[in-house]
Amino acid sequence: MVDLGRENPVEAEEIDESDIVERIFEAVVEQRLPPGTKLSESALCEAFGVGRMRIRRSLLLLASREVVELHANRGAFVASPTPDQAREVFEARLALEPNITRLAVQRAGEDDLAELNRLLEMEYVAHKERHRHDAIRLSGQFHTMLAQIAGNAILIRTVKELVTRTSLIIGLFGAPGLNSCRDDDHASIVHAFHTGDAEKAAWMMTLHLKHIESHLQLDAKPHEAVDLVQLFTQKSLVEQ
Amino acid sequence: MVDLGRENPVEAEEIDESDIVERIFEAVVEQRLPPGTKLSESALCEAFGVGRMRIRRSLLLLASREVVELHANRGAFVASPTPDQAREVFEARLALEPNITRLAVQRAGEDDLAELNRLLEMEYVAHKERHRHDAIRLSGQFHTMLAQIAGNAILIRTVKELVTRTSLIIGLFGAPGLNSCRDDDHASIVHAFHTGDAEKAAWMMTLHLKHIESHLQLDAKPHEAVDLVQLFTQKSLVEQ
DNA sequence: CTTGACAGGATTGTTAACAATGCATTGAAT
DNA sequence: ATTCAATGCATTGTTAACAATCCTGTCAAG
Repeated sequence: MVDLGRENPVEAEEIDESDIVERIFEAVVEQRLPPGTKLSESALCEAFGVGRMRIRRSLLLLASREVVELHANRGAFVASPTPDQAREVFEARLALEPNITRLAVQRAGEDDLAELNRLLEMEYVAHKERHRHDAIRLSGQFHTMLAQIAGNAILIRTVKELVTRTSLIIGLFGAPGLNSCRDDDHASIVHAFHTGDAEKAAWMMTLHLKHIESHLQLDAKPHEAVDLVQLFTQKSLVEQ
Repeated sequence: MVDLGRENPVEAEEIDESDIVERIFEAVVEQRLPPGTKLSESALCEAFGVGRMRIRRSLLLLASREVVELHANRGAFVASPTPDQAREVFEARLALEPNITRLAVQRAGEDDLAELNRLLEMEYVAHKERHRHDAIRLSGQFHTMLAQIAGNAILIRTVKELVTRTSLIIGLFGAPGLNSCRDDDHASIVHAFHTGDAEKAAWMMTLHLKHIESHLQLDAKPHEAVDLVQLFTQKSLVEQ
C-alpha cells in the first residue's frame, strides 16, 4: 500500500473528510497513486485512522471530481482517464487558465510575486535534485497558486481538480521521460507577472498548456498497470 | 414542502442519487427552492421514496457543488450565496462561458442550430405566458446547451453548477422584477451562431453575463427569508 | 412582561450487524 | 492440460438501532 500517512500516530488529531480528500488529491498529483490503483475501504480506514463512513464519503467526493472511479460492488479505483477525457481536461484548462492568469496578474501584490519566485526556486531545486514527487507536486502547485492569487474559490477548486487529473493523464499517456511542466514555461509566466503584462502571461499560459498536451500520446494505448499474472504467462509462452 | 415530485408513485422506478441531485438542481434553478430552505432528511426520503443513505449522499454531492450548505448537527439548507460568492460566480462564468460559446459555434451542426432555435422559441413562449418557473429553467438550459454543443463533460458540469448558483444569487440580490436572462441577449447569441461568427457570439455572451451582473444589488443586504417575528416586533415598535 | 433555565421531542450523526455481490481457489470433466 | 463450475472468502452495500446535538415549549424568577 502506498504510504499516505504523514501524521504523527501519537497525536490523535481530528481528521475531517476534507483532509482525506486533500491528501488523496496530493498523492495522485505526485503520481504516488497510479491510475487504476484499488482504494479499498479497509486499507484507507487503517491509513487515516477513521471509520468507514468518513472513507466512503471521501471516496464519493473524489468520484464527483472524477479523480476516482466507483464501480458498484467492486470498490473505488484511482481514475484512468480515457483519451477523450484527457482532451476534455486540456480543453477546459485552455478555456480557464489563461483567464485565471490574466486575473492573477492584475491582482498580484508584492507578496504574491515573492511567493511565485519562491515556488519557482523550489521547483528548480526539486528538479535538479531529482526529487520527482516534489517536482511534480510543486509544478501543479504553481497552477493552483495562480488561481489563489486570482482569489476565486471556484477557480481554485476547479484548477485543483484539473491539475490532479492532468497528473493521471501524464502518467497514462505521457512520454516516459516527461514528468511535469518544464520549469522554463513557469519562469516565463512569472517574468510576465513581474512586468505586469497580463496579456503576455495569459498567452504564455496558453502555450504552456499546449506544450504539455503536445507531448502526450493520446493515440497510443495507455500505460496500463502491469498485470503480473498476464506478464508471466506471456513470458512463459515466449520461452516455449 | 415544495413539490419535488414528478414521478408516478405507482411505478416504483430505480432512483439513483444522481437523479436526486439533478432534481434538486432543477428545483433550485427554477427558484422553487429559495435560499435558506431547510432540506430535512426525512422530508426528502419521503419525497423521493428512498432511504436515508441515498439522501445523505445526495446532500453531500450538492454541498460539494455549493448548492446546499451543510451545518453540523443542524442539517442541510439551500445555499445563500454571499455577495463575495456572487462575484466569484460571475467571475467564473465570465472566464468560462465566452470560451465555451466560441467552441460551441465552431462545433455546432445543423441539428444543434435547430435545437437552439427551438429552445429560444420555448423561452419566448414561456416568458410571454408568464410561466415564470419554465422561463427561468429554459433560460438556464440555454447556457447549459452551449456547453453540450461544445461537447465537454467538464464544462457541462461546471456550467450547470454556475447556472444553478446564479439562480440563487438572482433570488437574493436581483431586482424584484428581474427573473432571468433577457431573451434578446440569447437571441443575438443564437444569431451569431447562424452566421458562424464565433468571436461575436463569445462577445455577446460576455455582454450578456455583464448585463445580468449589472442588474444585481450586491451592496444591499440580501432578500432574507422573511423573519416573521422580527418583522412584527419592528412593526409594533413603529406603531408605538 | 421579559429573561433565563430546564425538559421533552425531533433531527442529525455514528456505529455495528447483516445482506449481497464479486473474486479466487479448488475440483472435476472433457 | 485446459476449461468450466461450484464453493468459500473477502469486500462492498444497506439497514436499523443507538448516541449526540439542537430546537421548542414550558415554567419560574427577576
